[in-house]
Amino acid sequence: MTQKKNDTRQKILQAASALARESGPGNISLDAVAARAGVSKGGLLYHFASKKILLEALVEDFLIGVESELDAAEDAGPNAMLDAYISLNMRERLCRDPAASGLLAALAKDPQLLAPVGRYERGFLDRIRANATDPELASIAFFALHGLRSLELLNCRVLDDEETARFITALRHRLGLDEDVNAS
Amino acid sequence: MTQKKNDTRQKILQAASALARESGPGNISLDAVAARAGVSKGGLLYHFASKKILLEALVEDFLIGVESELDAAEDAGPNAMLDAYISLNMRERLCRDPAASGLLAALAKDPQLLAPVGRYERGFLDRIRANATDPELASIAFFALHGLRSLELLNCRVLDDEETARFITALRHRLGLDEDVNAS
DNA sequence: ACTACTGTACCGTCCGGACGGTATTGTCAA
DNA sequence: TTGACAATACCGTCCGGACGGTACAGTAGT
Repeated sequence: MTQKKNDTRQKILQAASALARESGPGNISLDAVAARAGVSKGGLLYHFASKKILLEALVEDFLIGVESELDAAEDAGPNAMLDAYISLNMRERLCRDPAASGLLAALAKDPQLLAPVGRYERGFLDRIRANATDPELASIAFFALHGLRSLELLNCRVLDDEETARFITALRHRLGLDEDVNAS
Repeated sequence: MTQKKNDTRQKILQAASALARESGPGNISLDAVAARAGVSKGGLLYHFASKKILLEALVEDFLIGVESELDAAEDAGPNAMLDAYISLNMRERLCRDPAASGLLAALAKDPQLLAPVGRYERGFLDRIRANATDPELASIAFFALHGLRSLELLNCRVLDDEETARFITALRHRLGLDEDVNAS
């Protein structure tokens, strides 16, 4: 059944990124991922024919997630893209084990696997800028969010949850995103 | 002599971070690092008794570099810290192979190795804020710089050199760092 | 004589990946 | 409807290679 196959696939992907976060992006072995996902190594290899393919899927999954989020905010008024991007980042932050840790796993193995990320991120930034009332400030916010996340990915909690919330509020305030009630 | 020993040590550290950047943070083997640094494997292990110790040194080296830079800007007037932090980031960006890629190598192996980074970065942020005329905006800039660098580390060139320069100029402008001639 | 290495040989472990097997679930002709 | 077959969704094992680390003998500079 296609549904079951897809479920297992997602379980594996999630297991991989969880492991990447916990034991280090360079330490995810197929055995460990299989065990974590509750499938055998053979089963894992059935879904992803090689480790490289698994890592590529991890990257693709992340990118598609962001893109679909931005798509949903298309034509929803000025700054809607940026707004969506911010709340996406916040949601990812809430659930420990952000999807982005899969990116690090891919990077650890082979930097080339991240080639699509550059293109996509550039596209995200362009879309956010095009939709922003103050593109320059929007860029700053875009990079600030990345910075916040990168420190998160490095496992160093520079800001705690409350400070982060305050920071985001302040950022949104400067962006003029306070009044607009864009349903998230 | 301590001088020569120190030179070799630095050569090894630099080789390790260069390799981390080129072949992926998870792929630096002791053999490869030794070859790149132009020393034998025995020589490498003479300086760093284990891979873990090498990675710890990589992290420490990075942190000390940043800290000494901030120290130099202490008591150099308002916003001097932030200014120093910005130009440090820019310089690191110019030389390909930023020291920060050593952090990724450490992370790939064991997230725990980055424990000191969290403490230090928090300290950096606090010092920058304490010295800034607009602490809130300084925080935003701090994270934006991290975001810029993280995308750089991920090997995705979201902004090219010129765009980055423009971005930094704009950021400095908003921070009111235009007029002050703080010697870098 | 000591420091700072080089070079070689080697060991144990871990990991990616190939492979052979298997149970379950459709699919379709007679 | 049933028997024949095949595709799907796995499991368990095994192997070759890479890697971290050890040991040790030698050596050039100071």
